[in-house]
Amino acid sequence: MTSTDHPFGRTTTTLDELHGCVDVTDAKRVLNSIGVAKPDKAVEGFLDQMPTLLAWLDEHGRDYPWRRASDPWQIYASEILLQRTRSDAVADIYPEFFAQFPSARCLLEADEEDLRSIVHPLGFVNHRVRTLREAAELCAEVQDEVPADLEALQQPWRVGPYTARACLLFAFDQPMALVDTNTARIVGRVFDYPLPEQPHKSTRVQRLLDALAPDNPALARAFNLALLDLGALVCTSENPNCPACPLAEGCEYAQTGDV
DNA sequence: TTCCGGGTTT
DNA sequence: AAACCGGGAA
Repeated sequence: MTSTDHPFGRTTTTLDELHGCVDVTDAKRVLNSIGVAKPDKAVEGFLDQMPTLLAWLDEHGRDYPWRRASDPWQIYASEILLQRTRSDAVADIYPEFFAQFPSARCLLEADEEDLRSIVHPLGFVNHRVRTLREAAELCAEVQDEVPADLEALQQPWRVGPYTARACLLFAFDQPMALVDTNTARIVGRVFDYPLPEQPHKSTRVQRLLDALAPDNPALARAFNLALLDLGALVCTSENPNCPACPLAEGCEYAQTGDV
């Protein structure tokens, strides 16, 4: 639980420590296989910037309530709410949602219309209600426990790789990388990596980020949150604010001005 | 692999 | 009106 005492995990580290918990070799291999120029220099440069990235999180990271949650069900449910939706919209309904449905059992016993109306502002209402209720049934069958295992989570719980991994990372302190449009866009720009149409389904992007994510629970938490927030606040899809970016020094996009 | 789902924000 | 967003289904 120590890594969740601070919502951002651990935001201080050293280059030495990072070299011991980042799979530099595999990251270079992935970049090499896709034809990125100077993969060695690119990965070392990224590693050099990682302490700065984590320090940036400490100063600018967003303090959302789900980042302070420790209950696995609440973390799982939050991730369902966050799928394809802006975080601020989730923050708006978060207090009411968990006042009404603090546990899987409460959600099951609640009136479905209440659930629908609370989730309504987020969109994807049918999908979210179905997912939450079916997962809540599974959860209630086993004393409100959420499985701490990727395979056990994905198909049965009606979530994909992103949400399953987010549960393991944020609820069970298992170090791993999250691939969404934000994290993919960042590595795409930093490494001048030509992203596929649906980056979140690319095994190569997943492998690259997995290699780069520190193999340490508190650092992995900070690493992922830093990329998520950087993608939302600085490295935005439109008009990125490169001068304010902690990764700019080692970033192809920031250096060349465009991709 | 492609297609679609659904609100809100811009 | 168009952009924004993961995952299941076609």
